[in-house]
Amino acid sequence: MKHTIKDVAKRANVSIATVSRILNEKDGYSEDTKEMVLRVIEELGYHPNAIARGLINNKTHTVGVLVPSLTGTFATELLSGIEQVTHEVGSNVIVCYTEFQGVKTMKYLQMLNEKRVDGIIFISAELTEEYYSYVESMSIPMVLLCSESDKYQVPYVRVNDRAGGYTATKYLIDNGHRNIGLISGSEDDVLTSVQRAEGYKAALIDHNIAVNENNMVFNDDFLFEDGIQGMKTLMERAPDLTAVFAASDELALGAISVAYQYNKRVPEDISVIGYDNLRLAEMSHPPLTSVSQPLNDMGAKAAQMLFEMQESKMITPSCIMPHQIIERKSVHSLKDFKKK
Amino acid sequence: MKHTIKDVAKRANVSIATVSRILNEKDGYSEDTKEMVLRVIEELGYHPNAIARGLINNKTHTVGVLVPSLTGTFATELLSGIEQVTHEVGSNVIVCYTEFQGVKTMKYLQMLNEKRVDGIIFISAELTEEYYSYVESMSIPMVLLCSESDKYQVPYVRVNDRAGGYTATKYLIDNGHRNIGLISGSEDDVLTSVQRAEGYKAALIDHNIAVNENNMVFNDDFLFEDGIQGMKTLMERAPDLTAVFAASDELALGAISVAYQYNKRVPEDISVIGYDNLRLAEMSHPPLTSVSQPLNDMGAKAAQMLFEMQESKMITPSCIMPHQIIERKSVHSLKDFKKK
DNA sequence: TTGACTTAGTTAAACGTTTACGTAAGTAAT
DNA sequence: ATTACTTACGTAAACGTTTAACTAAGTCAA
Repeated sequence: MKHTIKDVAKRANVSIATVSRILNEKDGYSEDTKEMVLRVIEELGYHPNAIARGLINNKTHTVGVLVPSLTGTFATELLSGIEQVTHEVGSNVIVCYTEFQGVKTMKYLQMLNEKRVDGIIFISAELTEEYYSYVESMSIPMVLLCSESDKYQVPYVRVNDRAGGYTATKYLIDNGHRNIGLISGSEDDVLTSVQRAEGYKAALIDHNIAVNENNMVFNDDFLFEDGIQGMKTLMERAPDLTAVFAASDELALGAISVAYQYNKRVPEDISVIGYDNLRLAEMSHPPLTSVSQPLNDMGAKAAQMLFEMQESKMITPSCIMPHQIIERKSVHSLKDFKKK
Repeated sequence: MKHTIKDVAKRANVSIATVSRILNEKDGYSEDTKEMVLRVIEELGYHPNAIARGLINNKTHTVGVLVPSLTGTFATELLSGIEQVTHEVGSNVIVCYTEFQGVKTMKYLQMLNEKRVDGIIFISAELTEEYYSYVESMSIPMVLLCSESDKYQVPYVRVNDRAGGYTATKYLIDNGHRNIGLISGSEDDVLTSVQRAEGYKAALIDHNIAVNENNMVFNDDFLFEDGIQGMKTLMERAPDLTAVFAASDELALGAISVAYQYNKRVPEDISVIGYDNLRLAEMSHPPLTSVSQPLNDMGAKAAQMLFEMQESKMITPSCIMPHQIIERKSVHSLKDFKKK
């Protein structure tokens, strides 16, 4: 039931070379034979074997994406952006859930190597020496998504998290808040969590507000549970906060839920701004004001860069995507009219 | 920099056949040569070319997963279940976001065909004649996930949505509610939306509550926006409801948000139960009581079945996964003590 | 009429594996 | 000493393509 190029050739009374050329739109055949061959292909329902093609062309039209365990929407949006442009150029994506584990990551890299993927996208993970040199030895392009590396010359696409943190905090300040808390992810996560915190501090300083360590809390991760923990300690340590910048939407929702527990109304008693603008931001109560990362576009961009590098064999410049505040109902203005 | 089996053979002073046999753990070589070859492999950093292997073995260790555009968490959980067991058996998954489009789906099927994947998982989509016969002609196993087909003998894994709807509704009844609304997805979605509604009706009838069409609303989809729409019309048509069964968590959150708009407290004035038990259920305010589908397990099961079928060449029995109510805070009991 | 080009093909090697088959050396039994 | 088996390999075909190199026929100009 499965036909090969030979079957087509035999049935059309030509050589397999001719069939191949027709398939690949090279020249060396008449209109007539082309039509004939095409008809036979149609009749047989023949589809070329991508494996055989891959073997000889050294190109598999497949890219690998390494995804650590991210919260649902986040990963899906990035992935669907990647998948979309990958599909447009006629390739496919192999997903690998690394769960932040180094061993798993290396195992996946090996599989991707054996499968001879044309490129690799690393999502949101630190590029270790081990990973880098392995991919380097595969000599295929890679790009980092929601991450970056200063050690290695690997192009990345992300938003400027420091700037994002700054914008979020400034937004709160512009709304009249001066007593602003911070809930962020891990203090070890220099790439993201710490960056956002830096932006927070910078905004305070630029507006002559003292940075108070008591108002800042770091957690294990960016998750809801962390938000709960974080907000609890914040409520103890700094009960007179009027606003908090949560470095992820999940953190923000966690914070809001403990605010309720402490009988504080959001946003009347305490304002909360999130980060990521995931789908759940609009579904929360109150709807969450959040710093939006264009995740879908970022995924798409990363894929584009990958294919660009395949073409050009050169390193594509990195890309900082714009962020944006999506105003909803979780921030209360302490002024009659906003500044600016 | 990229070595082949020939390089290994040459360097170890054996034939490629021997290397191959060692790699595949067949016999026909001495302990000594094995050690030698293994050492050379290590030295060269050789990894077998899966493409070449695929060509001759007619097995690619790759499965395709067709995902319609599902809300983030839903898709991610299924996918990660699938990916996990796929990885365990040494295969990879190619994801295809079909966005519910027939043309795109067919295009993907062709790509998967050309890439000679070993199996296909269809998520949550109706299996049309076209899809079915195409995959049939590829003669590889397929399984349906969160879906089923009565036309074709294709194994599936899903929960019994009718039963799920029944359980949810019964839960409300057991909590003393008799005036219960329904917000579901599309009326055309016979596989899921309608099933849950049927379960709802059955539970009412079994408890001697009249089914009232006014208390039921169908929407375009299972999304937040649909929940808002649905709840609005429900509030108009049936203002004296004390509880509503929303056929998805997003619908439930939409419903809750309009409840707030109408100044109804949840759950004191109106109880809401959701379906899916996505991550956002625990993060909502109030935390959402929901019918849980073991999505991760379902994905894993589907993948297991796929590999089982590859082995056995037979059709594996379908699998109905258990559902379960996860009690949180969005349902209020109207009785002093619960029945049962 | 010849030579130079062009057109429309064919043949066969190559891609990197696996594996059926062949074989030479060693061992065991008679 | 011969036969029969076993062990430890090597040889070469095969998987389904692409493509470089070749060829035969036709066209055109001088």
